[in-house]
Amino acid sequence: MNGNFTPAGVNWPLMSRRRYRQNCALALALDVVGERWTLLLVRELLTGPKRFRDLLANLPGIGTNLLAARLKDLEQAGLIRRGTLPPPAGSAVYELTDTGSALEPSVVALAGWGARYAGSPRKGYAYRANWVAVGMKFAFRPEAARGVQETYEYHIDGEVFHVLVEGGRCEVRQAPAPQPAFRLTSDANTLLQIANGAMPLQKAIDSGALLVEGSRQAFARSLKIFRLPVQL
Amino acid sequence: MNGNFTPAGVNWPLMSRRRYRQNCALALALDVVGERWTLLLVRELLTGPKRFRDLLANLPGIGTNLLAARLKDLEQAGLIRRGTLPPPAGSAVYELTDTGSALEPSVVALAGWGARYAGSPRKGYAYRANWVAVGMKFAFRPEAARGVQETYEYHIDGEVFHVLVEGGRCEVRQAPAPQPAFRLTSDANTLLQIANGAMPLQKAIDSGALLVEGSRQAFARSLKIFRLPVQL
DNA sequence: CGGAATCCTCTTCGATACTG
DNA sequence: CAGTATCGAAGAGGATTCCG
Repeated sequence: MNGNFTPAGVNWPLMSRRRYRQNCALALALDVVGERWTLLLVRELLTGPKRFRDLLANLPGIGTNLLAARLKDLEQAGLIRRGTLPPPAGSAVYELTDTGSALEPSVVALAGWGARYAGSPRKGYAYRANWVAVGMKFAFRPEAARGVQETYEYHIDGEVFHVLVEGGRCEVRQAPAPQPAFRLTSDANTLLQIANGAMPLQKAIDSGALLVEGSRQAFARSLKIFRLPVQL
Repeated sequence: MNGNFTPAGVNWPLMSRRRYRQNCALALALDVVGERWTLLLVRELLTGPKRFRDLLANLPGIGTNLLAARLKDLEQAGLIRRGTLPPPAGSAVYELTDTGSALEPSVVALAGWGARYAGSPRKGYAYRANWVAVGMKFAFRPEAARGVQETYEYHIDGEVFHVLVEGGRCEVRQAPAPQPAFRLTSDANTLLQIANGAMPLQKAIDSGALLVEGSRQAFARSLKIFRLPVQL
């Protein structure tokens, strides 16, 4: 049934997107980021610029056409921009603009609410180390981070990200850190069990399921800065 | 014909509902509330229990079948429950459970982000006084509400809601207040213009577009408690 | 009044194939 | 590698009808 001639609405260019048509801040927000995959796409970009194929790999099931469409829409809406990674990489990437980054509190709040469903990892559900980042943002306690300025590096299932704590804020990037105060190595399952309180941290360390290299003091600090298990 | 939501891990046969299938708190949250209309439905219930027809009236365009389906899904997911209003009303209503109410921070955060698009009211877009409620939650400043315990009543375009400030928190209900400190009467357009700074408050009062009855002191307090215009 | 059910059309999604 | 093109399937939207 393609190639259909629009009966009456031909004059509306690109206005075929569904909108709520409500003068309400929430509805207007959802008009922009309420479609399927959009907020997950923002989640990916919250940990730094990403290439098309990286996004595709971290959004299993999206399909190339839909990803391309979302990227185009978000670019037009001013939430993301196309950029180029500094040499020697030089890859074409997508990154959040200020407007897009401003979605972080919303994403973190939603993830905080959804944490109640993340208690036990579901079979057949995908997992990426990157996705812990949003959880760490939620677990972050600014008052415990006063005066702390250091970087922690995490290796989960072979993927790497780091957290920069500085000035009472924290940033998460999907990349190795220059000089991390410690390096934590573990796997998704162990981490989830610790996060929801199903396994004591010490037990994971004793069994070798979780390894910490570097400053033990910094690691102890990090446990105060990121509250575990996550409170709902 | 709607698939039921199963909180415990369940294999994927017969799943008619789309899910992201990601072990990520954000994705799991969106599996529950990410579908079209769902968060707007939660928004409606955040100001108190509502009947089917009230919801239908405040969600123009949803259609009875879709509203019924969403209500059923949310009830099974444990976000809402069917209730009965106390006598003499006795109507069958829907209300949020604790799990559903826990979405408030997420809804408020998203509305706060969407406020940047609400600057100028759009022609042809619907408006309900009720929708100001979410905005007021965002504009609420707890530190300015310390020690204040009073109720404000707002009449917008003939609709009524009130705000209860107490213990450093605020609640918004779509109902008249017992003994409001003041009663504000205005229309949607005037309010939007004031909220985004397009019109000074005093000018609206002078022109009669905005009427305040009752305690002027309480009104002055309320302006400190709810920051206007909304900062992004 | 508060839905549930049906029918039909349109849009969006998801998967795969294809191209610069 | 970064997307387009295509097409079947699922979801959304609107109207209407029926029921208790």
